[in-house]
Amino acid sequence: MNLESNGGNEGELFYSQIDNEHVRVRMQKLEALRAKGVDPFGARFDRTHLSEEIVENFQDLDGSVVRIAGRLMAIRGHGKATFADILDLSGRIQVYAKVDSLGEEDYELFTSLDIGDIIGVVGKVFRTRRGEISVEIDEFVLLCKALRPLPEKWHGLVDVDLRYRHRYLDLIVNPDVRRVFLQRTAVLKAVRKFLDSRGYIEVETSSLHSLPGGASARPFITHHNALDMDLYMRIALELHLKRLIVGGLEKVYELGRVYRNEGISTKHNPEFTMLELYEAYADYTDMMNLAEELIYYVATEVLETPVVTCAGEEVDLTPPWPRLTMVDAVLKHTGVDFTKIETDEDAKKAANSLGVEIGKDNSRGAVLAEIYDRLVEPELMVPTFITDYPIEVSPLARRRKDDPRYTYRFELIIGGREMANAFSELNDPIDQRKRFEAQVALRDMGDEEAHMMDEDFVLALEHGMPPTGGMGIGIDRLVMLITNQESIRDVILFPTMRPRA
RNA sequence: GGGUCAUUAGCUCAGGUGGUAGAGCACCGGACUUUUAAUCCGGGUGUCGUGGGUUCGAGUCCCGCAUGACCCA
Repeated sequence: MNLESNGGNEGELFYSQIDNEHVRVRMQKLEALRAKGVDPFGARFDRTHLSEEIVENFQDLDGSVVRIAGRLMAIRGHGKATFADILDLSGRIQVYAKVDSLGEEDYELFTSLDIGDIIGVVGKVFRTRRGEISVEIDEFVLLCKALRPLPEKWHGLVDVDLRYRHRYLDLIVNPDVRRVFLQRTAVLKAVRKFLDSRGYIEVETSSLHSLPGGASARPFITHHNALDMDLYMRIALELHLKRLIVGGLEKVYELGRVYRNEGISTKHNPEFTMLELYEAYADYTDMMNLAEELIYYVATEVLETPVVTCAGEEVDLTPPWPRLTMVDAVLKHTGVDFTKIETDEDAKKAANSLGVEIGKDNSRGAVLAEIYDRLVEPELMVPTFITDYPIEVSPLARRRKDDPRYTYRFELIIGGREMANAFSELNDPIDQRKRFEAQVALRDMGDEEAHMMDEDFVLALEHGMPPTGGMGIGIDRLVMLITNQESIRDVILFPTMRPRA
């Protein structure tokens, strides 16, 4: 803790480990500062303003003294006067150091500072000859000496590998990255505000599950030592939230991290954030209306416009959005009419004629969903609700009364990406048990993503769950849409990476 | 899992056909009291991702490995 008491020894240790000239030079500067009695790692500093506040309120602040702090991003020396840029949370502001106002000793100290150092400044607000709002330094204090240089000032940090591994550097030098993550926070805030104002209760359920469920995905397995049992990281929030509906909480939501042991791509990270919400006495049409209003609200709240840019195209999120059944969507995009296909065999023939490969489940419904996934979904740019999913791929959704091959379910597609998944929840425990059994049969055939039997969940349903509408929204994909990012890694602060050799 | 490409200074990038490793920014020394990608003068700071191989000689050619990007499954 006390840096100065054993600084000498540590210094020697560092020197032997450091072969980089930049670090060596800065270590020497650090020792020189200590020798002069300057603490290179200063203590707290009272700020009066953020840089942005000074720029915005220049009329009122002109000539007055302010206290600001931040990281040195650029230094422009001119002999006996020096300009520097300081970056704080709100942005950059220029500071101006003059030997006349600082004195020889402090001015020399200031010019010896490096880009990347963090300082506190006390000074007067003024505007330069060139019109730049600046702070003329009366006093300054070194709050943290940086031992390594920042990436280049003009190009910033470009290498995506370095950007993700050293996100702090990315945030310092790439203003757009900072914008994206501040907007991500704004999205979460807007979602909560919207749902809270409508009487939804935010809850937190467990993320260590003895049985993974609520989605088709392979789980991560972990181990509890005291209980000597394996546990699964949750792959969805669904089954626990529905237990809360059984428990009478009626309108619940959770914004939570889920974990899926799958491949990594620009659309998939092993851990990601889901919004799931459930409302008793509602159904999937209520969820469609809610999705429209929620996403429209979030976009206008964060961007102040309902128009987002997606894959280079402008997309207007103003409701209402088109709704069409999966069968109609497949007919429209491929010409194949599933109302005329009755058997698994005919479905397979249709898939073959379209060049779509079929997975382990080759039932009529699963094939329909496969054709839709491959050929239709990527084409849906404007917000579109695809409804009436086949029962084979919807083990937790309520069966349609008018056609038991389909369910009261929809997915919302925006920009070719699945944004939400919702249905009228199955609350018949007898049917639910059968659905699980069908999933277990698929599992036995080698489908590792198929559901396991969840007796405890069926038991909950047996106590009675009101008819319920439920919806899941992928928050990362929503943030990608709002912030116009093509890769999920650009909306996750620390995406999963292999350790570097 | 398969294919293609990438990995060179702290960062951003050059390095035809194999012949002593380069630039800009950053950094170091000097000049400069309203600059802003400040400017001017001087200085190259490197395990060319890694391990083998071919060769008199490899950043460059061949093979393996690592990490990443893109496309496909």
